[in-house]
Amino acid sequence: MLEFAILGLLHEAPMHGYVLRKRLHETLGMFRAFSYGSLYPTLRRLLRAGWIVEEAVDPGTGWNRRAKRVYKLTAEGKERFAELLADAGPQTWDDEGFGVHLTFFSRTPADVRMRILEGRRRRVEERREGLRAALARAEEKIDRYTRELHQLGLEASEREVRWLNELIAHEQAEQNKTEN
Amino acid sequence: MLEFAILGLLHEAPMHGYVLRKRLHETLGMFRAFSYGSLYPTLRRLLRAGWIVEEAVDPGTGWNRRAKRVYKLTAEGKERFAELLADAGPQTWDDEGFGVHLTFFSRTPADVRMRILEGRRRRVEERREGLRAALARAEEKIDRYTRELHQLGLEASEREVRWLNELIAHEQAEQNKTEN
DNA sequence: GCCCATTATATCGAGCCGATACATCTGAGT
DNA sequence: ACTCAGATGTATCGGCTCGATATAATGGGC
Repeated sequence: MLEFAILGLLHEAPMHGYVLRKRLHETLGMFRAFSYGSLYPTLRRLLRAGWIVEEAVDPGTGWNRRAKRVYKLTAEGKERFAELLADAGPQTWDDEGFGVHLTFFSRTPADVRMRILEGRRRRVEERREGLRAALARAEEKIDRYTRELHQLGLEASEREVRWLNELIAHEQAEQNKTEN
Repeated sequence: MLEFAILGLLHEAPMHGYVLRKRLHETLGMFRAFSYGSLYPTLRRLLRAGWIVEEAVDPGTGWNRRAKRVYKLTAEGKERFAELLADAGPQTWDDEGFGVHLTFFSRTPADVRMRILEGRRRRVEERREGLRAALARAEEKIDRYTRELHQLGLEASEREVRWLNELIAHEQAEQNKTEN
């Protein structure tokens, strides 16, 4: 997930790890934290894989100074990102994965967009049904707070399904337009 | 989080790890997965700490058979759970922590309940304001999908704040009743 | 010239997940 | 009685991520 986000953000411009993390928080902060404790190890992993390279390392002036690294996307990194964009696996329809993927949705192929939206809809419908069943089953004996929480969750699920239906309808309309 | 949930569930009855995991999915499955990969290591941790003990290990009949373990809460484990119940730290107002804590809300002291609900409200209000700002700032240039996602998130936040306000008002009413 | 917020890199321990492997037990259909 | 699938049950592995923490240089305001 972090790999995906880093590769996506580096399309804009080469960046310091620090700046990357700030951008990460601006664009994805609503779903994910992405601390330094995951960022720097992931950057090293991407370096090893050849998806990114260090550009213009600034050695600085101090005798024991730490390097300031600027990370830049490689051609292979762009390919890798395209690969990840085209993936519509189960991890793209859970809460975090879906949020992150949607951030790069205008860059993902139309058919993949469709599969992700439909997968997400199935997922949210499952949760909705689970919550409905929980609320129906033993309406009396369940804890007041749990019932309230389930009620909130149920309404949120119902709203999201409607929201997804609208997006899907819009996608289909777009697709028909380009076909004609 | 998992430690908290295990200790809470074991109040009902001693259980196999397997059953524990099923109960975990039934009651908390909406927020958390809690796989075996975290369950068994956590159980060993709780054993080491003395919060739980193995009860009635069934050696079975086979020559190379694996033990079936039944885990039981100790007095220290109950104390530990009470301690965790009384905690209203920041981890109790993020998405996962709040959901889990709410499951045991009828067992948590009224003042702690209040602090958690208020903390959660602050947290959701922050998110709401963040999303409002994101939607206001550069209404034109942001990606269509991102805008839709932010819109959904904003509405969900607004609803949750209202939901929290009602719960908080209810808590206050209860508190006044017991005072008189 | 000083101080402090920001910029910047990095590691550590710990929790959790998904996949996988292995073994046993139960019951439904035949 | 037989068999075989599905439920019960324990366990580990590699990998990702978090939060806390340490360390320094930079830049701007006073």
